[in-house]
Amino acid sequence: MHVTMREVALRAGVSPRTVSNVVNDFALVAPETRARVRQAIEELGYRPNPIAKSLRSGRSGFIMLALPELSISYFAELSSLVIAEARRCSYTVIIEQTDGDPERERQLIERDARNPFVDGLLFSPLALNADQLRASSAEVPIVLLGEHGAVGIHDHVGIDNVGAARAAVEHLIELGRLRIAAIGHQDAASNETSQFRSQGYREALEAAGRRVEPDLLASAPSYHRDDGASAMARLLDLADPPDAVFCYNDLLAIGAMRTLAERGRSVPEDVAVIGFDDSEEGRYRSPSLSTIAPDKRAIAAAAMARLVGRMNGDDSPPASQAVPFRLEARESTLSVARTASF
Amino acid sequence: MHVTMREVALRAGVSPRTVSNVVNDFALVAPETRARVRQAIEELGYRPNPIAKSLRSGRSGFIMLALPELSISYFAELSSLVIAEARRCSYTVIIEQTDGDPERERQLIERDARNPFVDGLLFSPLALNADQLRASSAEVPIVLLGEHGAVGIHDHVGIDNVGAARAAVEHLIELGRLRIAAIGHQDAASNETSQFRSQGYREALEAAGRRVEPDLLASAPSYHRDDGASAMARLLDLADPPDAVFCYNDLLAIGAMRTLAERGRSVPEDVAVIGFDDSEEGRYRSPSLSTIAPDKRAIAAAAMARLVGRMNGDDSPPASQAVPFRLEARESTLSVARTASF
DNA sequence: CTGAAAGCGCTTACAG
DNA sequence: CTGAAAGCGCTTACAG
Repeated sequence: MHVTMREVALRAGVSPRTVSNVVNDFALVAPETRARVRQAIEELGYRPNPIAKSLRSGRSGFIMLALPELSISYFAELSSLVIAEARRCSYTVIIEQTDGDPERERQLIERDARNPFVDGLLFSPLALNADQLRASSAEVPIVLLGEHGAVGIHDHVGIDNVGAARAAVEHLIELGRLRIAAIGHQDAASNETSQFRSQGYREALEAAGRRVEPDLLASAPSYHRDDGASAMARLLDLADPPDAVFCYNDLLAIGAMRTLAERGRSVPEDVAVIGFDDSEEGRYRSPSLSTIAPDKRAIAAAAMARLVGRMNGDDSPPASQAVPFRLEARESTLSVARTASF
Repeated sequence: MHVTMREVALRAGVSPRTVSNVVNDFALVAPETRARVRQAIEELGYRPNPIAKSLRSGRSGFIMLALPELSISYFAELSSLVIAEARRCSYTVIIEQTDGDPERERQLIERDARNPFVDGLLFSPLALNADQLRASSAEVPIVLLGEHGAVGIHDHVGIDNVGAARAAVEHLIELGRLRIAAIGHQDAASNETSQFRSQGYREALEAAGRRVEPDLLASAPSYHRDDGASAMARLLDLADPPDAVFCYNDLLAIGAMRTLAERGRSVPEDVAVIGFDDSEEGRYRSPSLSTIAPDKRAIAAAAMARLVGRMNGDDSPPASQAVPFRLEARESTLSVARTASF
């Protein structure tokens, strides 16, 4: 159906081998041979068939980015950066959504990670824990995104979740808040991110000599806006409601703020709110949302660099790379006056 | 490197042909032959190589979704739906971001649409106009997303942009607003979406016997939050500022609302704001954002259905499919009291 | 119902 | 510097 390399070779009066050499900028092809081949390519409108190339070379030029959901803004923003970074490295990105479904996540490391169509896998697991991740029989390199306990088996790139959560809660403590709640806890031993953030929350409170009150640790089935809204509603219904809340992501925080607005509580006066992720959305709310800002660009860059290294044969032991984060204190925890320069 | 079909055939004592038949659920394979083959597959842990399959069959099972930017929430939400829908149709999605760059968009219809790796292309163009789109020498089916003038050459699925824009502005007129501005106009003849929305804006004003004031038609270089914020600032600096504004997408509206908050104007009392896209983000703001809500699920479903049809050989003439939209009147145009039931 | 054989369009040791 | 040839792992008319 297509013009083939053979036809180009025929027209240029050379062998396919030489055409291949020219197309791939290989070896020392005699300048005039190269010119002849180039012209034949031009005239025939030849385009190499990447599938045939993949079959022979064993590399497709595709990487898979697997994440819970693209409609969660953190993942959308991260994907955008990963795709741009991959492009820079001459890779094309296949996106897979797991919806945090354990079955789909298992398929990823068992099936997709052995699919010759993908040269590497960037995976942000939600449901699988360290042991399950460890069991992977992957044939392609995998770099995990986010923090996980799967140390020593796969590479991973992420921020220090415990430390970041601690920083968020310390910020609320420094502001003089007395009853600090958290939204986003999940019991399932599987979601390690939630575990780490809860741990940071506890550590910060304990370091300040505070009691951790189970009532104030609100769980959320998933990390969408409506989960935050209903969790906040439950917290407000407590006999002694919180005056500050640390949400495990920005969407939860935004849902919480919506509930606060509906109930006529003002932020930050009545309740200070801090999120996690530094989504664009939070930056533009009124009041703007204080948050933990992972360096997403650095995550995308480091993850791609690691993956590219692996795909090129680097077989050093799996490593964890911690990427920096910042605390972005904005209007939802500070008084409006203090950030008037926004 | 992998277990091959040939090895399975050897072990099962059949020819590769038969293994292929079993793997693809083809033809009438004798039950016991099938069982033998199945067992050999099991024992050897055989997995068909999809690249080899693609090379022979000419189909990869991949479609490409090309859009301006994943960090624009409308596209993130739409992508999420497209990926889910594609999965249902047994296709995997490759995502490409164009950043609205004409060169990249041209590459898409000239290079990617001839790449055997993709079976079909779902494309949301931003920079190319009808004529440029028409010039495509695609070898795979293309379905355009959004409304475009490229009627008759490619399929497309979208909402009636002119009608939707008109509905948004009529809504503001009905609320008694007198100076209605618009944010998002673009001069470049290329971005047809902007043209259509400006046209709807004008039509609504003219139908109500109003003058269209050039000062009130604010342009935006792109459709991000900060573009909306600065456009709103310019409008407020007018000698006679608007009391309502129709933004060409939700992000612009959210930027505009941020500026209004900073300048101490209340929404909707001082200025009513309506957006376009119905992003989750707008729904959760306070005040919640009135908007035009395209049926995104229907867009994703219709576009995939069309594309799948084409990939399966449907060669009926290119068609335009209009998907319904709703006007979502929320707090940013109505008084808060009226939507207390939120 | 199943086999032998060709071929999808490339790449790559092996020669020269 | 370039050619002839094998082969990546499948599918698919062609036979039987």
